[in-house]
This record gives sequence, C-alpha cells and structure tokens, in this order.
Amino acid sequence: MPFWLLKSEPDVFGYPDLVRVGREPWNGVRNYTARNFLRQMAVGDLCLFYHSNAKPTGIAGVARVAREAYPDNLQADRASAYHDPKAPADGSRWSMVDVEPVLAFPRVLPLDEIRSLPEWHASPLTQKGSRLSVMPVTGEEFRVALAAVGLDADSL
DNA sequence: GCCAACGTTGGC
DNA sequence: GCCAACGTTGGC
Repeated sequence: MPFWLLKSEPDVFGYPDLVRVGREPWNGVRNYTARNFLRQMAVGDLCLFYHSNAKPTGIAGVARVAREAYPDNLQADRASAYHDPKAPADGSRWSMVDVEPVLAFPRVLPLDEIRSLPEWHASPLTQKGSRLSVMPVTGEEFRVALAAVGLDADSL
C-alpha cells in the first residue's frame, strides 16, 4: 500500500479547509515529477497533508485519495492562475486527484521534528532545496510521523 | 543539445 | 523579506 505526501499553503488551502469542504480536487500541480506521482495514486491511498509557507511548517493531518487521476480542470481555465496556454484541449497535460480528510493531527508535526526522525532522512521532504509538492512516503515514514504525535497508523 | 536567464518554491 | 535551489524556457 503506497503512501504519499501533499504540500499546500494553509493560507490558500489548509487541512482545516479540507475538513470543512469534505472533498477537494487537488488541482494546480504544474510540475511533471509531482504530476507523475499523482497519476500513480489509487483510491484509498493515504496521504500526509503538509503545510508549507506556514507557521509552523509541517504535517497537519491525514487525507485519503477519493478519486484517481483525471484531467486538471484549471489548465484550460483562462481566468485561473493555473491556466496553461500550452495545454492541449483534451486535458492530457496536467492531472489532479480528489482527496478527502481522514484524521487531523492533534498538533502540527513541524519540519524540524520530522528531520530529527531517522526514518525520514532519505525523504525528499527533508532534503535541502527540495520543492517537490507531491511525493511518495514509505510505510515506515508514515508510521513514525503519526507516532510522533501519538497516533497509531494501524488504526486507520 | 547546451546553457544562461528567468520565474517559482519554500525555509528561515 | 531574503535568497538558495530548482525546473523551465528560449536563443544559439
């Protein structure tokens, strides 16, 4: 069972927003590496929801993939900041998935604490200069991240 | 195909 | 607000 990590700026869309809306299209990803990971996701996969550009930055909760990859609706939306004039009309360039909330962390697990976990040392998240906004997470990374805030991954 | 310039991300 | 690191673009 694969696990993932999704970055979002909470000033734009944070974990509490996901809880409020119940389900959200994860659109606006405009990086090919991140897009390819979106396309590998399956319904039911669990995702760590990471707050970037925030105080504090860190993992705020767990989400679940509710729909596998389909064409990103904003690539053809000329009014959107995510509009892509080079995107073909069939919507094949950029993809999105739908996600839904599973569990809010009792506290945000901050990046410096994630870095202190040995299991996370190989993750792109903890590498200097990494800007990848969608990345795979190992079962071990997932487990220890939840354990760090007192949650049991096996109970999900 | 190379690579300099540019725009963006995201931690601090 | 700063700026290092990164991905993309476009001239050649």
